[in-house]
Amino acid sequence: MIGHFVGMGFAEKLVLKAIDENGEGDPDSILNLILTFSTLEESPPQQLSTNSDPCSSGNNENFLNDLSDMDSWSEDELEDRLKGNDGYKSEKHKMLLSLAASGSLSERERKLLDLADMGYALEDAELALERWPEAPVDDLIEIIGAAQMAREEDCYLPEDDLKPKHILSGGSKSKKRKHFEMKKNVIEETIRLPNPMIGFGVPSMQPPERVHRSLPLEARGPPYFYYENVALTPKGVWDTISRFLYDIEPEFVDSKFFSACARKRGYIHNLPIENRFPLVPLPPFTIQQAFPLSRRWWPSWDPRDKMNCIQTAIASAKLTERIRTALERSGEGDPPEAIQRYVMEQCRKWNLVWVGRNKVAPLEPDEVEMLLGFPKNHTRGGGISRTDRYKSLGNSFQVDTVAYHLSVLKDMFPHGVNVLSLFSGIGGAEVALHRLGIKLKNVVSIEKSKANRDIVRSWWEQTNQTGSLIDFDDVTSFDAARVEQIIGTIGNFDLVVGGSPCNNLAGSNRVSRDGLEGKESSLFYDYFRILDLVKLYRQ
DNA sequence: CGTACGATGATAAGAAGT
DNA sequence: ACTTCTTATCATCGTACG
Repeated sequence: MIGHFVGMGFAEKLVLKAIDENGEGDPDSILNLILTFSTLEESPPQQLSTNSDPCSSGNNENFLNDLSDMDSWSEDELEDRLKGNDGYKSEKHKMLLSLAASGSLSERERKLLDLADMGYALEDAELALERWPEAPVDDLIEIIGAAQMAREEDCYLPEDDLKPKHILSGGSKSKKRKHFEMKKNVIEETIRLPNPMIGFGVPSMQPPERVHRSLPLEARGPPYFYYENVALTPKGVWDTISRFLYDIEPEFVDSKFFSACARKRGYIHNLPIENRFPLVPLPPFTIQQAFPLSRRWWPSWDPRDKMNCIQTAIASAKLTERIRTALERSGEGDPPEAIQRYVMEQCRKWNLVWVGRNKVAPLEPDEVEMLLGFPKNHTRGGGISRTDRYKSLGNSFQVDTVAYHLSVLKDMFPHGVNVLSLFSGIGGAEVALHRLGIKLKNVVSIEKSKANRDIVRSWWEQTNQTGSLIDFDDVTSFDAARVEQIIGTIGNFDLVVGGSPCNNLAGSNRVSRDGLEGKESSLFYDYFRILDLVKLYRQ
């Protein structure tokens, strides 16, 4: 087992430590431990304070607990290691050094290296450079220093009831932690969502200021990868995800810029972002275009022109009935403002459309298919229940959005692609590639639900694919041997695509919104693990 | 299949302070 | 006029139980 993990590129010391702590039983938890340790090892001190906020509860705490549990490193030893001035250097730092040796360093990389040599965290340096690309190194040092001080103050402030009097005397009753910001020059301590949420650009709007990005060498394709999850997660989740996926900045996009329904999602990928093109035909862009028949019943006081995010459950009949009777009681003409507010609140919450006088209703499954960019009846029949159709659709990609991002592959792979699709669901990525006219050579699809696998299989056969579709049901048991065997059979993967479970991250979950360490959402680590294996066994 | 079940975080607007 | 703090509004790839 030691050989197995060392073969994956981990230091033997880390492997031994992880096995020691975990026991020899479960390879997956051992891997998780190793990953935790190696993440820590690669984190200079500044990065620790950037990403692991000791004030917040949640997954980041685990990293810190692990830190304090590490009895084999004395505190001094640990401090020395993390300080970065006794020979320890991060991978990225080493990479910059080797670039410098070969004389091929850009202006930006030169500054980064200078800062790294002085012991600053590369992440902080990059953040500062991001905002002030033109700033000389001296200024950057000031910026980073100021940001660190602000953060430390922020981080180590005790809870309100323990706060020193002079802070409480400000009259602040808020339980919220004070958010320190430098005047005007804000350095974000966590990933922030763009407003408008258009990522690196959408077809229907002016592109944002910055349209170029450079990826770290170890992140560059092939293989290309595309990862997706909900944008509005508990705090720190996207920081963790990004840290595992080569520190690539997530692209947050709302599908309301592609279709008639909103869908706020974050995407991390290493695809080029130039020369994207949208799917044709373009989908309906407003509620009115998508549901022309509803126009007749749409009251003037309902201002919506986009549906909200499509979820996995729909409104009850009781609710639509309550709305109907409330409206009928108020007679002809516009209802009182209080009724309007109630109806609008429910319509937004449950994504209702007008289907008759005073009548609202949830979307039909085929309407959801259309809004999400799937062919009509994609999920229909084959033994799937109506409820399960809603569930599968609610868990899927918005095809037009994903296709826009994947469109750059068309010119790069004129002869087609081999795709590894994790958490495939009803095949959003496959449908997107197919509709883009990108030939699918072989698709390896891993999906837990049999009903979903059947849907993809049936779509595959109906669309006259020439390649082969291979499916598996469990990501956790998709191990190195299997990756090696499949690559040996069908050749390298060109694209690894998938969105890991969101149910422990999503806002609508009342019961188990446990964050990235939740039962299902922690399967993200398997996405990372398998992506790593695909790179490792690349021929 | 129907019907219960809140919490978190982003954002904007307003209030209060400088 | 500008900053900082407070309050209100809104959206949200869901789960459990019968």
